[in-house]
Amino acid sequence: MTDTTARGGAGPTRGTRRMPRAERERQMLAVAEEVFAERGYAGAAMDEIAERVGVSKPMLYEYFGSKDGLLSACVSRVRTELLDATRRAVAGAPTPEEAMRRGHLAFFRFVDDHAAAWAVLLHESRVTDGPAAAAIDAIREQQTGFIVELLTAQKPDVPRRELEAYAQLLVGASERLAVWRTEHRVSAKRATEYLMNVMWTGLGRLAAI
Amino acid sequence: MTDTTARGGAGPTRGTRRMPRAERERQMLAVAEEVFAERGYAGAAMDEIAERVGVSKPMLYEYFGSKDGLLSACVSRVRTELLDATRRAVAGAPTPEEAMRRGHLAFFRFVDDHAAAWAVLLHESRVTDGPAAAAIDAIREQQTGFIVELLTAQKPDVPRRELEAYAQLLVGASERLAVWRTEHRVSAKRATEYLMNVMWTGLGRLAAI
DNA sequence: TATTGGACCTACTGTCAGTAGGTTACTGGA
DNA sequence: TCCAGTAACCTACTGACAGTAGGTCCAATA
Repeated sequence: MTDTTARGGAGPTRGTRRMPRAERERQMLAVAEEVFAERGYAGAAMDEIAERVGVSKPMLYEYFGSKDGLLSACVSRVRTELLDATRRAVAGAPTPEEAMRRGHLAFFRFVDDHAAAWAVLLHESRVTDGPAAAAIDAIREQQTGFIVELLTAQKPDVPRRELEAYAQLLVGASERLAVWRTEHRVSAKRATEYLMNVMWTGLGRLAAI
Repeated sequence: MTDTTARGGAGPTRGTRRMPRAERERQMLAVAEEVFAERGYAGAAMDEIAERVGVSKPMLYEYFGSKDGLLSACVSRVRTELLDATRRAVAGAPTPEEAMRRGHLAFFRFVDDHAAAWAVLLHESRVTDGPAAAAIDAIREQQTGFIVELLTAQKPDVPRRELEAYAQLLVGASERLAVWRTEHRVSAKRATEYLMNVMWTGLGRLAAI
C-alpha cells in the first residue's frame, strides 16, 4: 500500500559495468584514496566517491561497512606498501648504521611519491574511533615491530620494552620530519642526515664536535 | 503569512543566567574541552556542548564561529599552558642536557594531567582544514620555536634550518612517546630517560657502551 | 528452462553543523 | 523614574551527509 512507488530497482543499470568483487574493490580503494587526499576525511562524501567509481553508495557500504572502514582499508594498503619499501631498502645494508640511513631515506622518498595520500590517510587517522582506529594501531605496531626487530639484532641484551620505546620515538620523529620537510622543500637526503645526526650520533656528541 | 508561529523569542529565558562575555567564553571552553575529550571531535555534538553549558547553540557560534573554531580555541589554550609548563621547568637548569631532561619530564607530566584532553585536542587537530589548522600550526611553531631558541643558545654556529629540523624531530618523538607510554604504563621519568638516551647520547653511542 | 545468488540500484531516515530572525535583560543618560 | 541602545540570549529552521530498507537484473548452474 501507501503507494511507495515500489520501484526500488535499477532501471537500465545506467552506465555501470558489472565487475567481479575483487576488481571493484581495488577500484573503489583507488578512487577513495584520491578523494580522501583531495578533500580530507571529513570533507570527502561517500556519495562523491560512489559517483566517481560509477557505482551507487550502498555498494561502498556492502564492501567496506562504513566510511571509517573505507579509510581504514586505504590506510592499510598504503602502510603495507610502505613497510615493503623500507624492508627492501634495509635488506642489503652492510652495517646497522647504514640500515637505518637507508630505511629512513626510503621512508622519505615514499612519502614524496604518496604525498597527498600520506597527509590525509596517516595524519587524519585518529579521526575515527571504530574499527579503523584499531586497524591503524595494528599497522603502526607492524611498523615499530619491524624496527624493534632490527634493533634487537644489534642489541640483544637491551630489554624489549626499551627497544620498543626507541622504535616509537623513531617513528614519531621521522613522521614529523616528513611533514616539515615537504613544507620546507628539504631534500630526502638532507632530512635523513638530520635524522641520523640526532638519532644515531646524539645531540650531546654533536656539541663535542 | 504561512503561519510561521512567529514566536522566535526566548520565553522566560529558561534557567540560563546571563553572564559577561569573557566569563561565558571561559565556561564554554571548559565544557567543550570536556566533551571533545569524552567523545572525540567527530562524536562531539555542538548541541550537547551548548546544553551542558546551559545555553543555546547559536551562542557557541556567536563566540567561536564554528565547531572547528571551538576546537581551535581549546587547543590554543592547552598548548599555551603546555608551553608555560615547559618553560618553567627548563628555566633553572644548570646545563643544556639537564634543560632538555627537565623539559621533557615536564612535558610527559603535563600530558598525564591532561590525558583525555591531550588525546583529542592534539591528535585530532588535523581533522580540520579551516582556520583551526592554521592556528594550530602557528602554535606548533611556537613550540618548536622555543626548542630552536634553546638549541641556538647551545650551538650558535649550526644553521637555523638544521636546528629547526632537530626541533621538529624532538617534538615528533616526544609526542609519540607520550602516547605510547600512557598505553604501556611507563613512568614519566623512565620515558624521559629513553628519550635522552636516543636524543642526547645517540643510538650509535649506546652500542659502544 | 527454472533457479539461485551475486552485483547492483532508488529512495528513504536520522543526525548534526550552521543560520535567520526575533526577544529579553542590563546599562547609562535625561 | 523613564527610556534608548546594546549585549546576551532564544526558537525553529535548512542543507548536507552517513547509513539503510528493500527491491531489480543478469549470469551461471541444475
